[in-house]
Amino acid sequence: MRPNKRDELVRKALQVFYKSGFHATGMDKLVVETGVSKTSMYKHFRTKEELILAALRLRDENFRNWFLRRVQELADTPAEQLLASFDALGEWFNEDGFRGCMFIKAGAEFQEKEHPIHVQAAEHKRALLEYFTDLARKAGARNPEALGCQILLLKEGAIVTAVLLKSCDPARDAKAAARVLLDAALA
Amino acid sequence: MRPNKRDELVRKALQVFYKSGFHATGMDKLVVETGVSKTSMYKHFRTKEELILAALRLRDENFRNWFLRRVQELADTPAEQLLASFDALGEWFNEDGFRGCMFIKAGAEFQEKEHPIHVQAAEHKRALLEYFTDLARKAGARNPEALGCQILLLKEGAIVTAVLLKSCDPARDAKAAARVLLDAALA
DNA sequence: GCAAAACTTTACCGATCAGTACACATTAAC
DNA sequence: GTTAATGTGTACTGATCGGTAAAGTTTTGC
Repeated sequence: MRPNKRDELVRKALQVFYKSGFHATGMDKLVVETGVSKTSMYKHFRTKEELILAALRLRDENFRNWFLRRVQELADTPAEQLLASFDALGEWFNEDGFRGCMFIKAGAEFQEKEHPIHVQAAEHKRALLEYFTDLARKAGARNPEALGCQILLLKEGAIVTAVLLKSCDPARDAKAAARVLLDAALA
Repeated sequence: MRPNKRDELVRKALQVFYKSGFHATGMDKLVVETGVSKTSMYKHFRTKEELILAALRLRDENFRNWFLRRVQELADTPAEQLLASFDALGEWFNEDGFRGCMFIKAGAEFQEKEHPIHVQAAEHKRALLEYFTDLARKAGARNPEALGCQILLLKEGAIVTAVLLKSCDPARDAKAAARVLLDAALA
């Protein structure tokens, strides 16, 4: 039960869940995709739910690492970073394999508020809310909690719209909106 | 094969799909819930997909009817109606059975862009985008397409956030953001 | 080298999946 | 009243669901 083997399984499962959904992806399919036997899979993860939770943890780590780093590369000051967030999102939307936000989808497929998967999806969003609120505070916004939440609303809305309406450019419109909100919060 | 019987089946299926999801809801469960036999169910709907599409059509009709009417009740001028949209959303979020947006969930479970269910979910969002754009135009916004899209982003973001983060009040923050954006678009 | 632990495969479990064959019941036409 | 069309319930199909028992193979510690 080498730990790197487990990581490899989680990585592959993440890909398949992201592309095909949670309920629609059976353990048999994952077994075929990973090339491992079913028994081995269940040695590493006691249930499918445990595997999904592990995949979500990895996704949270990957996405936040990428996003925060990318935003830092794109801008220096907190105010500029708030706006640059939407440039980073725009890059993500244009990636080949873009299929929306894994945590929105997880929350949609596991809707009971107490469900561990739903809870973990909520934690991801809460972490991003804190990130935005922190930037808003450092930028000197009058009400950083409100501005942080509004930036989050724009981000989530942009993701959903990027998935469902290919015709418009949500990252651009969201960035323009964020600029207006930011200016108003600093004035 | 009375047509009203079919409507009743769609209505019930809509409830179950909304509460439990699409893949997670089997036809057997729907048969039990509706009290009709499986054969009858498949006389009305040739496949599960056809039933889902019918449920989504009903949901689109119900939601748009309710939303547009409620907004009209809450405000008179187009500008005020844009803002009142978020009061209507807030009422929806506080309803007992609130489980998020059925079309976001449908788009999340059926991700292939050409899939009929995905297409139908996208059409719902497009209709709402047109509604907001229309209001923005009537309100005299400088760039009604951009403002309409931004209002839509706030709405979708508010829905997602209402599902995943119970602690904050997305309808309030979204309305405040919409007011700032509206003022900026009219100035 | 030897034994225990770790890991694997094969074959299977009962439950449920979407969908159907077929016989039985009901209605309507005349 | 008979016939034909329509609707219904029972019982089933093969496939797949999440998960497991048991036996074989490889690795590890000493």
